[in-house]
Amino acid sequence: MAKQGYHHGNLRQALVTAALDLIAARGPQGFTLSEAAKEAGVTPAAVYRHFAGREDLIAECARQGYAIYADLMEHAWNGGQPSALAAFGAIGRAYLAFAKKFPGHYMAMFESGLSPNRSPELANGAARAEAVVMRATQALSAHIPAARRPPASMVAAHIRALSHGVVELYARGTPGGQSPYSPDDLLESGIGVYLRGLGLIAPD
Amino acid sequence: MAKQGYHHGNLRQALVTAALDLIAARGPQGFTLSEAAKEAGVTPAAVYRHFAGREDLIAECARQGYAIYADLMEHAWNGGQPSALAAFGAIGRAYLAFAKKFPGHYMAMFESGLSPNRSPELANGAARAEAVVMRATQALSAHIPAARRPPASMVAAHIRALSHGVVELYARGTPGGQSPYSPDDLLESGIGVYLRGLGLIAPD
DNA sequence: TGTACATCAGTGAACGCGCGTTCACTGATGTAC
DNA sequence: TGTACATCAGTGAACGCGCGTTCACTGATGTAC
Repeated sequence: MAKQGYHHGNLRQALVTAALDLIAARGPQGFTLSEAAKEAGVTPAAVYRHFAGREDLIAECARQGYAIYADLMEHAWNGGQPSALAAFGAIGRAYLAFAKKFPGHYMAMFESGLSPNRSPELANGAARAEAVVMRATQALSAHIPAARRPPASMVAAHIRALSHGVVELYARGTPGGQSPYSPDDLLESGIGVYLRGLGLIAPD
Repeated sequence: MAKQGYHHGNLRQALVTAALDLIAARGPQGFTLSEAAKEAGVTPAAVYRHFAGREDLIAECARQGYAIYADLMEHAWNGGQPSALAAFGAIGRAYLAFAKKFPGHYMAMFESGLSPNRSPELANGAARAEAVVMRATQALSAHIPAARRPPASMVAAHIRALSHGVVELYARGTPGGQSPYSPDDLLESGIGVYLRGLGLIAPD
């Protein structure tokens, strides 16, 4: 509590945190500005000192999410060391870890329906995150026999889709439709089969 | 207009249709009972003659969705003819076609957050749909060298996840995060690489 | 065929509620002298 | 150090709105005689 400000201290971030909790619990549509304010111990009107409105608060959640996400991805990739293949596996695990550890951010980013082009900061954050995955995919692609090499952007899209699908279907408390496998196992094994299909892992 | 009933004729189904349109347009959370009633040309209170409430109406949308979905899958699979591999590809395409052609149903089923165990009819519908995919995966699995054969349920989960991810990320009007490839191409190529990884398609 | 009656799909008004947003305000904090 | 003032974060009341749901009702339809 070092930096106690005027009244609340750090209401802006407290509101973001409250919003993230609510989004994680109820989804981006179920989240309400009033409830976030209440959770931060403040009147709904106070929110307007820090945000233009409800959507702006969600956008800030997404913005912070992209920053964390990009950092995690960057760290997981680790410059492609010790090998592009190993680092790529780390990226997959990091994706799932992010979705699990930061569900509010994840939902604000990918399930809120708001466009990354809403503001330059948001677009930048999204672009930086995407760039990491893209770079990793390109580095990996270099190891594929050139003749049968799909475009790196396509490989990236496949991995993104598989990862997102695992998160949505198997990593949420989705009642019913469950699977006997953990999301981690599913993604790890799924990426494994896929990479084998690309000729990046020995067929046996 | 053959079967004009008491007043409206077939209000129950008209409400379902209106709800499906609204869900497709605004998502399951943005959908409101009152608006569905208005779209069907009827007072909100009239809805309660046919449904227990808002959730019940969504559940009926999902129920009809599972029925259509299961039929489409069954038809695509076609008993595994002409080959398990070809039929499996047809299933993938059918999944995407369903999501595209019946977005309201798809969202009610997979994005509304309501449990398939909500009612026996819903659970049955979901189970039947799942059974088709499972059967197809098992038939396909039989062609994989036994030593390196992953459990069929795991393969089914991978395919489900990839398909769902493609739908969510690339088949919606998701602003930003787009890809230069069509959802159809992405799913087709993704499944192709995956099946190659399973040893079901020649490495070249 | 005509009449009396029962059924029940849909009406219209009302309810309590929580929402996002606005506005004039107040009072704690920071600053100038 | 003390006082006067400016700033501005947060308050509290109010707004108009649309929501899901209830209830007594009405009037078109189907049925029995």
